[in-house]
Amino acid sequence: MILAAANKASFCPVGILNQNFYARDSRLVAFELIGKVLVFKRDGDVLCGRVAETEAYLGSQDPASHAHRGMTPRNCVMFGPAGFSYVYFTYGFHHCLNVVTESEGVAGAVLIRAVEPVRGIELMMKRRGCRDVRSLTSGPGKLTQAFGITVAQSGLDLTADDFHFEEENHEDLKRLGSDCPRWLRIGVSPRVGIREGTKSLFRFFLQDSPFVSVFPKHFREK
DNA sequence: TGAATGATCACG
DNA sequence: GTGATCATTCAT
Repeated sequence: MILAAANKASFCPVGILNQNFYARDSRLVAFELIGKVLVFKRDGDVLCGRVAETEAYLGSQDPASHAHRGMTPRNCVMFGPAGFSYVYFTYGFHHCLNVVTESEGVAGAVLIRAVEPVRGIELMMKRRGCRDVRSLTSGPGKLTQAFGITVAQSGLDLTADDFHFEEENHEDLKRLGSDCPRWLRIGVSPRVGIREGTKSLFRFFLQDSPFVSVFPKHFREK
């Protein structure tokens, strides 16, 4: 299933995405986050990546969600107000970055699974111990390692100047040598890395992008 | 395909 | 407290 979406702003006119953007259905937020730019500033370093892959997670009705069995100490941020970060540690190795969605009291989040490195690539390479740009941030654990994001960044306001998502600026991207399509081709597929809830098409990704994590074989085109 | 590695949560 | 289970990554 392939959908096309206008690259121009449809909800937030310009700049940093605000709480109203996130306080909606997780699937809609996950879809619209594709193509937006993740910005994380710390210690004078500015890291940017264009979102290439997301997954939506719901509440009690979603067996794959951390919030499936109600509120716990770990997932309580998912029940809070939208537009805050939810970072968790998993498999003893990796951190995963989420954005809280839905209205306050309703659990929901969008997992950021992959971005296209846009700015701060040298620092990302240093942290990842890897020179291949395509491997820097093409996975939820990879991108948090490249950006230096850990559970210390959980529960933060994602409308802040130093940690947010924003509309992509075509002129900035062009100056940095990144591709700037007028239209985004967005693919939809089941979520990956989960045991249940695999029938739901809650994964969204930039079609034809070399910066996505994986491409489910049964959904591969051609 | 499996190993690495540690937090979390449902048990009782 | 205990043990199964991970919204993963990398090397084999």
